[in-house]
Amino acid sequence: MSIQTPAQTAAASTPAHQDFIRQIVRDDLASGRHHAIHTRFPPEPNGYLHIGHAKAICLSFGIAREFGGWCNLRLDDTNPGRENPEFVAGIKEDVHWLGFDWHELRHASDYFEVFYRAALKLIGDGLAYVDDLSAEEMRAYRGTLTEPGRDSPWRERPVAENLDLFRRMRAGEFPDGSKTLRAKIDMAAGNINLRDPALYRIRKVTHQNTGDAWPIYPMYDIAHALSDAMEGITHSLCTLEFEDHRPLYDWCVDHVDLPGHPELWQSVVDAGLEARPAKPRQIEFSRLNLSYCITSKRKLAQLVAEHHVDGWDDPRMNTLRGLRRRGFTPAGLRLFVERVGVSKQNSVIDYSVLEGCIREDLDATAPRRMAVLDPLRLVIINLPEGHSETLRFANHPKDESFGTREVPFSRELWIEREDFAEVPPKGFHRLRPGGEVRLRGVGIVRCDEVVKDADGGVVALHCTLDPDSRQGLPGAERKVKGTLHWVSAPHAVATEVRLYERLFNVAAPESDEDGRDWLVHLNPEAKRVLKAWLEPAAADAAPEQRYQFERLGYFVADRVDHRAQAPVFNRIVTLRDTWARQAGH
RNA sequence: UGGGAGAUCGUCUAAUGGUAGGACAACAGACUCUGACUCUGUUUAUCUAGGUUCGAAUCCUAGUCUCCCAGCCA
Repeated sequence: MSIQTPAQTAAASTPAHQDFIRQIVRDDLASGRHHAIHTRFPPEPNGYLHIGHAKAICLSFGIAREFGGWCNLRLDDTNPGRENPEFVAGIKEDVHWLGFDWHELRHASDYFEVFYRAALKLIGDGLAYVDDLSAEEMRAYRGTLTEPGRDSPWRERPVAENLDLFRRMRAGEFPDGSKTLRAKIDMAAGNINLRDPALYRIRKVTHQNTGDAWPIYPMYDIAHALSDAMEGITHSLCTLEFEDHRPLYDWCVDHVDLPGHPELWQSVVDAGLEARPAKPRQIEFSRLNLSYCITSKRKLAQLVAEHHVDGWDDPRMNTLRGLRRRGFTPAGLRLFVERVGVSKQNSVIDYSVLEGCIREDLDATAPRRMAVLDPLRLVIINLPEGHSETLRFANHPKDESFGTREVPFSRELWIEREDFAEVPPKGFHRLRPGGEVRLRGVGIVRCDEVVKDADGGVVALHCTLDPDSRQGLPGAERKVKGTLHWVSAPHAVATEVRLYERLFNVAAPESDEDGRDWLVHLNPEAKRVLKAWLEPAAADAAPEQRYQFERLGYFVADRVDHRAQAPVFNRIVTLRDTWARQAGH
C-alpha cells in the first residue's frame, strides 16, 4: 500500500459524484495520471469581471483548493490595443475580493519568445506556412459551413522560404495585415477551426508589457494552448464555445511538444520563471447566464460609456465591482455558484436564486438596525413632553455573539407610512385607527387619533402606550398581530438611501427577438434616491458595513460616498415579503 | 444540405442497466416582539417513436428540438 499524496487524500475525503469536472479530477488523481491538480483562470484584460466570471473563478480556483493543488491567474494579453493596465488591476482586486488567491500571476506575454520559437519549429516540421492572402481573401478561401475551403496559393511554399519570411515578419519588415502565419492542417475539415487557422498576425502596436519588442502577436489558439502547457496546467477549464477549438488546442500542444524541446522555453527559465511543461487537458462547461442581466463585455462597456450607469462599479451593474458596491457578499456569490452547479447544458438561472443566496448569507452575518424610509410621525400621548430613555436591543435575533446596542426612545417617533392604513385591506396586520400594534422593543400602542392636514393627508398618529406591555414586563406576552420598526424622531440621523432594482425590466435583455435595441429594456426605476432616518447606532458604520434594517431589507454603507456625518446606504436586497406578494404589489 | 455539443420537476442539478433523488421556487401549515429567519408537509420531470433486456433516464435504431462555429477577437 503506497502512501497517499495530499491530493489523493483530498479526493478520497470529498463525497463522490459532484459535478462531471470534479469526477474527472478525482479519477485522474485516483489513477495516478496526475499527482497534483493545476488550473488557471485566464481573463483577457479588456474589461472588468462580471457575474459570469464568478463561476469560472470559483470553479478553477475552487477545484485547485479542494484537491490540494494550485491555480494561476493568467492575463491573456495577446492582443495589444484592446487591453489595458486599469483592467489588470481591477481583475486582481476582484479575484481577491471573491476570496481567492493565485499560485502565480502570469501573462501570456511571458511566453512570447516561446510561441515564436514554437512557430519556427512548426514551420520547420512543415506544419505551418506564411500566407500573403488578405483578410478578405482568406475569408473567401475558407469556404462556408457547408462547403469546404480551398488551399491558399501560398500553402506549398518551401520550408526555407517560410522560415525566412516569418523571421522577417518578426523583424518588422512587413506592414500590418500583409502576411500571416497559418497552421497547415486541412482546408476541407468540417471543423472550420482546422481550415489552416491563423497562428500569428502582424500588428505594430505597443504592448502594455513588452512595449515595441514585437511587431507580430500570436492568436488565441496557439497562445492559450502553449501557455497552459508551459504552466503545467492539468485541467484547463473553459466554456462551451471552445469545444470546437479543442482539436486545435491538442494539435498545438502535441505538435510543438514543449516537454520534449527545452530549447523552445529557455527564455522562460532565463527569466527566472518556474517552467515544468506538461500536456494539459481542456474541459468545457456551460457558462453562467442570469436572467435580467447582460454579460457581454461590449454592452457592459457601452452602459458605462453612454452614462446609462454611473461607472463600472455602479450598484446596478452585474460586474463584480458593481455587485460589491451594491453590497453583495463574496460568500453569497460563492454559495450561488455552488448552488447553480456545473454541467454542459445551456441554462439561464433565475435572478431570484442569486438574491436568495445573498439573503441567506446576510441573514446570518448582518447585524440588525432600524431605519425608516418613508416617515410618518407617531406621538405617544401618555408619555410626558420631552420624555427620553435608552433601550437595549440585541444586534441579532438568533446569535448572541453579535452583542447588544443602545437605542434611544422618546415621545415622538417615525414609523413607516405604509405601516398605517386608515382603511386597511383584508389581512392587514399593521396599525389602523383604534387598532393595536407592537413597537419593536417598546410595547403595545393603540392608535387613538389620526391627525390630518387641510387636504386630508395623514400627518401624525396619536397613540397610547400600554404601560403594562413594556418589554420585560409580564404584560409584554400579550399577542398582537403586528410589530413595527421605528426611529426616535429627535434622535434620528438623516441619511441618503439608494434603492436599487434590476437594471433591465425584461428577463432576457440580450435577446433581440423583437428586433429592438437592448437599451430600450433599461429600467428607469432601477435607482431611486431617498432621504431617510436612521437610529444613531447605524450612522457611524464603516464603509461596506452591512446591516439588516428590520422589516425593510439588507443595506450597505456605500463604499465610496458614505460618511459618519453624512451616511449613504445602498439597498442590497429586500427581505422576502410574503405580505406584498399576497397583497398583489 | 458541414462539424461540434446538449435535451430529466417551474428553474438548476443527480442517478454511470436495478426504488427517478437533491437544491431553489411555488403552495399549505406551524412558530414568531422582523408578514424576516426557522420548522413541517404538498404538488410537479426522464424530447418522440420503436427495439434489446427479468429490468432502460442510462444500451441500440430512427426522428424532433435547442445551442456553438465561417475574426488576422478571446
